[in-house]
Amino acid sequence: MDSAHVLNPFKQQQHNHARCIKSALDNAEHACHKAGLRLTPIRRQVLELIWHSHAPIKAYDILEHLHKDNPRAAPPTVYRALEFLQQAGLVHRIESLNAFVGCGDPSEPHIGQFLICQGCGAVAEINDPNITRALNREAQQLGFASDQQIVEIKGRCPACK
Amino acid sequence: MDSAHVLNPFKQQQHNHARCIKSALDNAEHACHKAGLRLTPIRRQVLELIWHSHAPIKAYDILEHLHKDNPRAAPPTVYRALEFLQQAGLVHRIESLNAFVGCGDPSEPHIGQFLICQGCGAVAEINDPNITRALNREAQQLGFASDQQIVEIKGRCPACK
DNA sequence: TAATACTATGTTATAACATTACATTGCGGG
DNA sequence: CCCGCAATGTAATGTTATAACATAGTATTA
Repeated sequence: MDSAHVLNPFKQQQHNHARCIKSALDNAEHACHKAGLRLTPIRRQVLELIWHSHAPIKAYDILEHLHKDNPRAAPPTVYRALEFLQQAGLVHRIESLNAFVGCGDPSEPHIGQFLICQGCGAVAEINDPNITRALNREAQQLGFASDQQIVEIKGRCPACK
Repeated sequence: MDSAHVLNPFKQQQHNHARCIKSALDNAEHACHKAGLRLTPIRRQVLELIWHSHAPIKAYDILEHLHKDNPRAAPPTVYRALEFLQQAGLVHRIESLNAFVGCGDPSEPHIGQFLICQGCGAVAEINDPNITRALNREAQQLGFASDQQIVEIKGRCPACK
């Protein structure tokens, strides 16, 4: 039995977040280069803003921050960058929050399950093949061909309990 | 090992839908009466509109239909009714669609998993305690206290495959 | 029954989230 | 250099959801 892969666990409050950001951006550069995708300045900036915290950020909050450097930014600027980043596997959309969070493992497209803390807002991403399989099996038993899974669990992270 | 409870399976295209609606409304009357909740005319109408099909319906579509009988209806009219119906367990919100679907089993609050057909739009609701437990266990292993689970699977139903 | 407290609905306005459509810019290959 | 395409700019609008306050209806009880 496979064990769950924790892509992006809850962090200690005082972890070195600058390192998180740097690492995420480095990974992104690498992944895009490998896939022949262009991580343009806007896209990079949006990704950096998303990684500014481990809590999901909303599109219009990104826009507001983006404005500081780029007064011309408008909603499509942000939504286009987000679409690119999602397709590149660098960012996930949290459906139940209309918000976006950085992906801990862009190395290959994957199905993520998310734990959303209602205290601090942080999100942890896990990837448990058992869950994925159980859901696929369940669907299949009903004759349903599954394309995409959305799994979002709300509650309290260790620090907020 | 418990088996999945299929609350609201995919229907044959030509099933007797009038019966679905009637049964849902009867159940709702009963559940509300038992719980001391008031299923007012507006709430009943909204529930009826939601049951008009097995595909989720959007709030503003409900509003449009509601207008025929009730020209005074406005967005809060609909959102209030939806909030009531959700709390009563009569309706579920599908997060990934911003839309609402009737609940097959309002008898007690429950955690539902949804199969969403991208062909015809229909949604089936299942309740597999194994999945629920697996998710809770996974969360717990990370020290996460889970409150609410959102599970939505997109794909193709038997008829649309 | 009249006072009152509470729940439900009406009403206006606006906030929050997302997309369309078309113009312009910038970059890489022939 | 110039063509074609990808990316961004720009304006407008579409869609989803809530805030805030007014009014009406219902149940309780003095």
